[in-house]
Amino acid sequence: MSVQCVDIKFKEYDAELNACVNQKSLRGGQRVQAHMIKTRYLPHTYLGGRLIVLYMKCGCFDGARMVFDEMPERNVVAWTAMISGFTKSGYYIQALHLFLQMLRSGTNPNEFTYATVLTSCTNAFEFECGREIHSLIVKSPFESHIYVGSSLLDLYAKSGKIHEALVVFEGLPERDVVSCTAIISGYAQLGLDKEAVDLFCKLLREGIGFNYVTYACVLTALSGLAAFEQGRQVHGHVLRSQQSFYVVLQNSLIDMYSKCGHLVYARRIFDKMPERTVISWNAMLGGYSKHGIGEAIVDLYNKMREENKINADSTTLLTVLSGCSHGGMEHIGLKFFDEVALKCGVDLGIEHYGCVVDLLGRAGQLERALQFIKKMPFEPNAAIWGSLLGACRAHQNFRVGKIAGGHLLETEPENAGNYVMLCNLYASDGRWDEARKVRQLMKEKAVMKEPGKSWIEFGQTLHTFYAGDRSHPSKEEVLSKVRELSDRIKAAGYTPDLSSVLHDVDNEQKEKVLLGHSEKLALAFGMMNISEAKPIRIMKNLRICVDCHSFAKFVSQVYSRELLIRDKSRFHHIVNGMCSCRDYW
DNA sequence: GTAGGGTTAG
Repeated sequence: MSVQCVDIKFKEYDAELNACVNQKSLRGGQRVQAHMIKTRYLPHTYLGGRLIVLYMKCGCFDGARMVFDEMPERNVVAWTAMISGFTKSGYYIQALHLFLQMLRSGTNPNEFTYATVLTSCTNAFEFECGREIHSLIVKSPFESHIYVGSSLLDLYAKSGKIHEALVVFEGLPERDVVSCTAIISGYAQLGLDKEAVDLFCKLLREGIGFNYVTYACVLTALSGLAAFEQGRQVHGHVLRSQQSFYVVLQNSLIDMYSKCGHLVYARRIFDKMPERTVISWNAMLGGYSKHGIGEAIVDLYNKMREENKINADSTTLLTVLSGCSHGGMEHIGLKFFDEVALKCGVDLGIEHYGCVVDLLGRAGQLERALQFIKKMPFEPNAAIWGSLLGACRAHQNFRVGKIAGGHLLETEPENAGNYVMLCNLYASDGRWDEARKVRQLMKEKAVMKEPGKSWIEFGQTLHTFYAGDRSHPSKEEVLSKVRELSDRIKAAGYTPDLSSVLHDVDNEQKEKVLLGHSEKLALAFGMMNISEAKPIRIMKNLRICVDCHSFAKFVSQVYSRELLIRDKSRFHHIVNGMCSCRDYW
């Protein structure tokens, strides 16, 4: 056979295989492969690479492996196609093993290999391995390659090393939409929402053209901040720039509006969606759950079942369960667990069982909750014991409370909040000796809790207050407004709940500490600045304390103001002295 | 030929 003949055949095979890859036609590819074998056309390294891509794309790992094993010589493309195939299908560890074999075989990785293998490290949480690969990359010229760099900065960001991610980002000779999105997403995923939004704004001013992934990331960050005005502006950008993958963006928008306390906007988007994914349903259900609107959750879940297009996943089940709990529908939630969640074939995690403990706790069935914990197929964690202890305090059950508290302090001895909860349980029954012992234990073992922080949107800006704050420009006016509110609501029956104060000081000092709580500062600021016709919307990083909750209820009643307070786990919608949480959170 | 970033829950 002449050289020319081989060339013509090669071109034909190449074109046919290329078409098969584009159409994802495994059968077509296998026909070409069979023909190549029949005509004894020696498998060319190049065509072998194409076949591997095709097999991998169709999820046929054995086929890809066979081609790979039978190749007379394996070049970097063949290795990379194999590694990439495993990575794209979620088999990260296999991808990493193959990469090691590649190094041992003496084949040098290229920028394609490094980009994909770093993704595998990130997704497999093999951050140390990623760091070692980074040191290999440093010796090659690929560190400043934009694909390798994006993958590398993503690895650092996802392992919590945002500073190192930033060093990689700033070392890139050029920036594009993916590298910029990776760093924004890095901030957002670490909860550094403000930093994510600031960087987004800066890059936007620099003229980077963003796409749907970037907008989804920044909307997540804005959800965290509950920055409604900015969220609305981003929504405008999204509409004007006619982004593709609009479902993903609509999902993010539903979440953003829900978490900003604007459920009506969220539902409007949901209702108009031409197509929905399970995330769309979960986001909308999550909105109702956080707002404690139990009936809406059940209605929406039923609608999802009736449409019969999308199956519930483990998040759906979790959201419905926690929604029933937040929405005061304990019995419906428990029935849902037994009749739906356990039977629908979806794998349940410890969080689902945690919701059941919460539901039983709210229903006052504490002995039953304890038995449930003993029988569940998971080792109980701090969240489970904490939930039970909280319920014991609300229902004044000391027997179960003591058991839950003991386990809680064993599981999570560093969390000061746990000691406070147990201490309060003892104090509410006048068991001062036991309360004092717990307090002593806390001094020895617990670390300082995260400082309380509340914020409120006014004039397109987020105004942030910390507990005992001295940093806000109008701190004096705000503090004197808090005192004014306190005096006025005391006349209507409010008494400060001094048990919420950790410090060992006299009652007068305790009251002073309470008046400095961040949510009271934010509330006073809202009362000073937000027009009476509008509800006051406040965000808090921790759970709202008992005293601030009661304070807010009295303010809503005495001043006829509608308040919407979002704490770490839910919304408290307070109108005329009543809260949507029914005083259980 | 082979490559990088994403949305819900906890």
